[in-house]
Amino acid sequence: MNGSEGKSRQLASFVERLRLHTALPDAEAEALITLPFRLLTRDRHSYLMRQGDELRHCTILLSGFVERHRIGLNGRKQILCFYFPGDPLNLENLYTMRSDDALQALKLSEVAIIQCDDLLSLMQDRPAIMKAIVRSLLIDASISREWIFNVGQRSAKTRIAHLICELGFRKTLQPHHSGGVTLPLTQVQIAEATGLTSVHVNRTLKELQSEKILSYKSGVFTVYDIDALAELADFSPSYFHWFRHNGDGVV
Amino acid sequence: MNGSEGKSRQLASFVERLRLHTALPDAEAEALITLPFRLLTRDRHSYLMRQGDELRHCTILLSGFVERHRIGLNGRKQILCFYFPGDPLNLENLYTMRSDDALQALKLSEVAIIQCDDLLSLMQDRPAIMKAIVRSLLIDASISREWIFNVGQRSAKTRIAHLICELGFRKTLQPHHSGGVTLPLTQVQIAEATGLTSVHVNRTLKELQSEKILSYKSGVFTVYDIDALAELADFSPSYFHWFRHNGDGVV
DNA sequence: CGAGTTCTTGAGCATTCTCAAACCCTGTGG
DNA sequence: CCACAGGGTTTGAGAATGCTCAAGAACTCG
Repeated sequence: MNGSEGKSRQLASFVERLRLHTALPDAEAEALITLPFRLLTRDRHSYLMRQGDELRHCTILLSGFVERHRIGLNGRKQILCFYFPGDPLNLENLYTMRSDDALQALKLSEVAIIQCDDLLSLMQDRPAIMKAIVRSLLIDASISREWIFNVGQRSAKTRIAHLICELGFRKTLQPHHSGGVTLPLTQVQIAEATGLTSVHVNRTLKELQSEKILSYKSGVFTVYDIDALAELADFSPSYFHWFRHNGDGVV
Repeated sequence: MNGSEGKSRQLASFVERLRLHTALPDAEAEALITLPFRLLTRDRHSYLMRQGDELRHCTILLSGFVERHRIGLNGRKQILCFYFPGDPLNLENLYTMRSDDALQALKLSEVAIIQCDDLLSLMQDRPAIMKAIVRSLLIDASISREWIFNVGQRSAKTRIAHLICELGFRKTLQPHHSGGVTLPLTQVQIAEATGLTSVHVNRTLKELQSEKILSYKSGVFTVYDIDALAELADFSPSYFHWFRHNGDGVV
């Protein structure tokens, strides 16, 4: 627990993230940015939360990359969600619920730990903040439903393409984003997120490569033909409910 | 649009539903029950919301049974959620977001239409109500994630068993519930919810019957061996985050 | 009784999985 | 700087789960 008191404006990325879907006056933004928090750094593979934990705080991802997953009694693992910097990781702990899922860092990540009560009282006092947080929850739910659709209805190739589109699109909207989609994902993780086997992911990725749509090399995707990918992926980013769309492209 | 002004205490089922997961003082409960609403009755198969709609109100299911689904560009349909009486159907419209999903009645259903602003101001004024609504959203999200897991990781038999367990369990917690799980579901709908083919659902159901675990006859499930079913289904109801569990049984 | 669902069954097929082994990176320690 | 360890990727062969298509039977509702 290598914590340190946060004083700087590192929560700005959180506000940026909320402003993708909800208008926030500067006063509200400032109130969020100046929330007291504790900074925590976690290595790749380390857990931020485990199944069954009952955390007493909320967590905002400041840098890095995090997955949410659930492992069943059968031992099978399903990745349920990925988080980018600025995303709140565990709003479910606003009201301390026992967690069904685990949160695990996919690379070196920094998070801000904030007190639930601090955030809750902001929500209670300022309607715009309640709106932003509630919409955040609603959008996460919409993304979850898209994942249900993805694993339930799409073929392996479409499914993988859709995942890449989603992550690429979200990455594109990060502050300081510069072209080129780099995602620290192994094929095993793609498999766990799509409900496929890593063997089959490998073969499908290979197919996409031979079709000159993208290439994959140790976590780095290079998308040659974004339109073909989005078309194939059945991807339309409306389910994010964001203001800033760059049309259908992911770059 | 056969509306009528609601005066009675029909929203009591909504409060009951919230109280499954969040303690609500009587004052708050009363405030919710006396919300003004408009009553609407919809036939089987009719839509309460369509993909792309932007509803300006929130809806509580009072009686009947409703599904949420999404149909992709490819024309494939995935059921994403089922709703029982007392469940709020479209909290995402609290802040009027364009819908990605459709809501469709599976049998004759009554809903209460309430004004978003009425509910929002209750949330703003009364922390317990904000808590109840937010927890409701969080629990729906948890259920969605269980569905991702279900469709992504479980075999056909387990998947179907899990769905039956979930619905049976939720039905059990309905007020005025009397033994015997009756769900107005066709095999096609089970297929659409589990990401399987109706043909395959039929064969799998048949298997479950021959194993003396349950029987299915025009929408009526009779569960012979609930323990075997829950065991097979990999089902544990913790993801509902409800106070009242009847252990592991579904009855 | 008739029309429209819904269910059932068969046969053949496709997609995806399992198992197993080899290969190839990348970072680490000697 | 090399060797090794360990994770990650690639390949093959065979098997299984679940799909498609198609048609007939059985309900249900008006």
